[in-house]
Amino acid sequence: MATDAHREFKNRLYGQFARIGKALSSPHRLEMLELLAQGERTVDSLAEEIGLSLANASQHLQVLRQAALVDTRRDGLFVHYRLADPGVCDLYHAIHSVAERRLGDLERLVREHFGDRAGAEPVPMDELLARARSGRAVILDTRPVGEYAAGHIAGAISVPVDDLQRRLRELPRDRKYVAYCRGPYCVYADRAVEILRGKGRQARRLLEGFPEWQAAGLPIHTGLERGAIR
Amino acid sequence: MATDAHREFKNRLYGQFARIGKALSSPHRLEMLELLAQGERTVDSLAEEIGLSLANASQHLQVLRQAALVDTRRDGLFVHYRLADPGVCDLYHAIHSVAERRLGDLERLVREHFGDRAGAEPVPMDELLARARSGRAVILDTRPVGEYAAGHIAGAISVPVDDLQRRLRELPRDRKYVAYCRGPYCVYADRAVEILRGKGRQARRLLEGFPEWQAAGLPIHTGLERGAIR
DNA sequence: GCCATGGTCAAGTAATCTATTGATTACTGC
DNA sequence: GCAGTAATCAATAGATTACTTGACCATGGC
Repeated sequence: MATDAHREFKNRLYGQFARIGKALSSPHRLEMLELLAQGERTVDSLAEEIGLSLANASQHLQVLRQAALVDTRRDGLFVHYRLADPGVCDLYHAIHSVAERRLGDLERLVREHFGDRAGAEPVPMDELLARARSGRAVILDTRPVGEYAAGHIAGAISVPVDDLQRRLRELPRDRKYVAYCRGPYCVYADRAVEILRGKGRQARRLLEGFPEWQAAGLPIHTGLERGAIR
Repeated sequence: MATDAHREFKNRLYGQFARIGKALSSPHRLEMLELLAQGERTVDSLAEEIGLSLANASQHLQVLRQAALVDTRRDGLFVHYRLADPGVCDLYHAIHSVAERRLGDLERLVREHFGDRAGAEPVPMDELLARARSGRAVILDTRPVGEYAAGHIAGAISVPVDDLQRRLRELPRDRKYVAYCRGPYCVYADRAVEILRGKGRQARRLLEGFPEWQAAGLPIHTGLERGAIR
């Protein structure tokens, strides 16, 4: 019967799409994707940062791999995982955007945790680009240095938030600072702004994070040396 | 401990995003979203088309509603479900696009079912827009008439694929036809093209479907009368 | 009021998913 | 080859999810 064959096809078709949906259905896996959006990482480092056992992290990563969202590369003892496709970032942002607009619980949660963030006047990406080009702002990458090395906003300097306190002398008082981190829900940049303001600097955070900057096609650099912005 | 509070926040945060992922993790729910992208529908009509029991369909719809992907409206005896936000379409397309690029199984499945579709030279959206504006093509909406009424490509006429055979006399031989349907994986337009070509008409299908046209911001109309394209 | 219809709720079972544990594989350096 | 580390595999118990059934609620027509 033709209709049965057709049903069967649809079941398989939507089954394929559901593979991707299933991969996105676990909080831990979503957190992994966000970390991988900063650059490739080993199983061990993901497990530790998220607070999972090694075996558990490995299994989650394999779910992601079977959904073709991530890829691997072996280097000696280490297996490095990375996002398989820029489209995975789009997917991630599509979820963010629906969640932000439609989930009241999310808004409430963020408000409770961050307080009224609008008071700190976050800088949107296009404004930062303009300010950086004209040399009117120093851009601080507050993520761990490994993530900076894997890719950062062109012209940014690496000041992991944990090092900020003791590296303050490198940051003159007469400049304006914009700190960024992993994304809008990451606290590193907020903490950095707090510290900087406490020490008399003018500082604001980037509204978004590195993955959004990259996805927007704005200038980035890789490696540890500071790349100039253009 | 601050780190514990922070972990707790992250768990809740990603838990919120995972609500959306969970909603996308079932083939049946994805099929529902695709149908809802054509326009609002009742529980019963969704259940019947997908082949689910009424109770089961209702429960799936509630998962979608709790993830804030759909909304409802009651009209007398009927409860109409609709997509809650255009962002849901984006989300859907993001899944499609990753799946198309990365899932070999999907490609294989589609190839087996549709054969080599490239031979039928599907028309991309921008080309159809140009051809329609200059009057060089008749656009046929091959979906059920209810979906046409809920929204269709401006200038298209409604010819549900099941009615096509007996309405052929309405379609003069000296025109060129472009048929479209629910999306790239829907067979209605393919069937229509087959029938039309079998009866000596020049016909091609639109590569995408109505939701993609709408998401692209191209001109649409609602209602049963034929709206002119501009 | 009663009935018919569309839809939801509640309970139960089968299937699936998650996280843990301990064993095993893959590779490096000696 | 052996020891040590990174990661995966295999087996399991506990939690979640999917679907069915039958009861229940909401609305409109009589």
